[in-house]
Amino acid sequence: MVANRYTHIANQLRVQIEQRVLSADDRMPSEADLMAAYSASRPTVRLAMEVLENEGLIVRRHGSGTFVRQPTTRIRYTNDKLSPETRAAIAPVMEVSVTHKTITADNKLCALLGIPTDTRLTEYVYRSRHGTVPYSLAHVYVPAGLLAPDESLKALSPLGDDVRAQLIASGVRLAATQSNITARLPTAEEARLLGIGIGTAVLDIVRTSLDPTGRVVEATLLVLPGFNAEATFTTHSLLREQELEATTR
Amino acid sequence: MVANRYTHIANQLRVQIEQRVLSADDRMPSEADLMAAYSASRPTVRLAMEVLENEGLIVRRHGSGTFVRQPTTRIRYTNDKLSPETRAAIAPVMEVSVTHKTITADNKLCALLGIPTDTRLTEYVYRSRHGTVPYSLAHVYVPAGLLAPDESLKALSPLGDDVRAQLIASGVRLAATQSNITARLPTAEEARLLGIGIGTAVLDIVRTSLDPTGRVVEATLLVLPGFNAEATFTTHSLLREQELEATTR
DNA sequence: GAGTGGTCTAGACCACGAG
DNA sequence: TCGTGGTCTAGACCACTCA
Repeated sequence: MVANRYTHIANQLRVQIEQRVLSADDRMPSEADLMAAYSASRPTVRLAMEVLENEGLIVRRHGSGTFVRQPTTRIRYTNDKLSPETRAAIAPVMEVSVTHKTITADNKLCALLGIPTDTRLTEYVYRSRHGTVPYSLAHVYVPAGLLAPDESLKALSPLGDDVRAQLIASGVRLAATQSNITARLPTAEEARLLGIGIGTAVLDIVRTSLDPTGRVVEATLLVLPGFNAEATFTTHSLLREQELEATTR
Repeated sequence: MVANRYTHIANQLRVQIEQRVLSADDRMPSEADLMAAYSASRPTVRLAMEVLENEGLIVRRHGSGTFVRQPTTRIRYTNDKLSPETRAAIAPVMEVSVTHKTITADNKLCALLGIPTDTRLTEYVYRSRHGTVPYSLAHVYVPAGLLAPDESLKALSPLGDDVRAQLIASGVRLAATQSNITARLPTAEEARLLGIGIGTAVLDIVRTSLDPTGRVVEATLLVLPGFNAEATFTTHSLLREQELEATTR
């Protein structure tokens, strides 16, 4: 019926999770249990678990076991920032930690920001959790001197949007924002920080903000679990825009 | 030095590919060869190959061997369509095939298009190749009757953009376009059609076009290999826009 | 038919986490 | 200390491709 043995096992376990036979934070049967239950070898059982891990249904913790993943609000990134709906939904349970330090730009950052090598930058690292579940990872870079770094540590936007807000408050004018989006697998470090497997697809968003002279005043690198994030952009045909508004009121 | 054995093997092979010790379309050593060369077991060697496959560096063909993947132009999706630069770059070598048929909308499509169940739709399937390498996969849906289906078969935009162009030519007015972007792993079918592994991240883009009354007149489902695609969106602060243009001239 | 990759089995040792 | 998942080995059978 099904091509692969491990797909068959994954399908059966998925049904149990979706039908709440196994509930959030429940412990899954151990790999040894599953080997016995399905008369399968360990690599086969582990392949099945990888499938579910990559769908965001389970979390595997070395040494303690495998657990049903707590569902969290899907992150929606809209028009270059966290959508207000997502922000409102996660506000009560979200925990955000921010650290910052001054670094020297490497080649990758220089190309991204359009700056000379060895330029000093302030790097902010945002990590957020929805309850106990890691949620998002953001690195924000601002040329040193544009912003007094201490002010932002009380900030709470999980995607680093408040750095932009502070820039504006500091008198920096933003003219354009560009978001570049790709899909890839996480690095080992990212997988660890986000609590996902190394085979789980992530949404990679690089956002740069330009001032009126075309200079990059802020760059943000976002990494979000693919099963829990989406980016949405809406473009209006300007000539038709008022017409649309008129008819939808 | 390196955490995993298979990561070590993958790193060494990657260097050989990047330094052109192994060139495009060259055959990689067989798994048996690699087992001997690295004194590793087959699962370990295969894990290393999966890493490279998921990075888009190699293609594995059951029965014939593993080959260095021919590099292709990176697909850039900008402001709800294929970027003109990408289109120009791929035009000389691109092959696009289109098929169409009339279908009955399932639940997923009904929700996407905001239409009643059992509505008739015209489905266009676009497949493109860059030379012999599969490049993109697009499904375009238009409510039956909006467009005479035969006209579009000569069309050649790999992402189905020409269906929209034909809608406009037919007198349908487009007011707004929304693109929804996620990262995920491909289905087995998608992996086969795109010539990628089942563990390769793909960029999933769902685009809907609305007419001035808010009705969905077209929906496109795009699936692109993550290692070869990116989506870019630029937003301008309208008040600053003329200022930006003035300073960049 | 020979060689390739796709899948599965059986068993081992290790690293980690919790009692 | 014990059970867990992480990694690796050795070997088998199968399906596919191509000469």
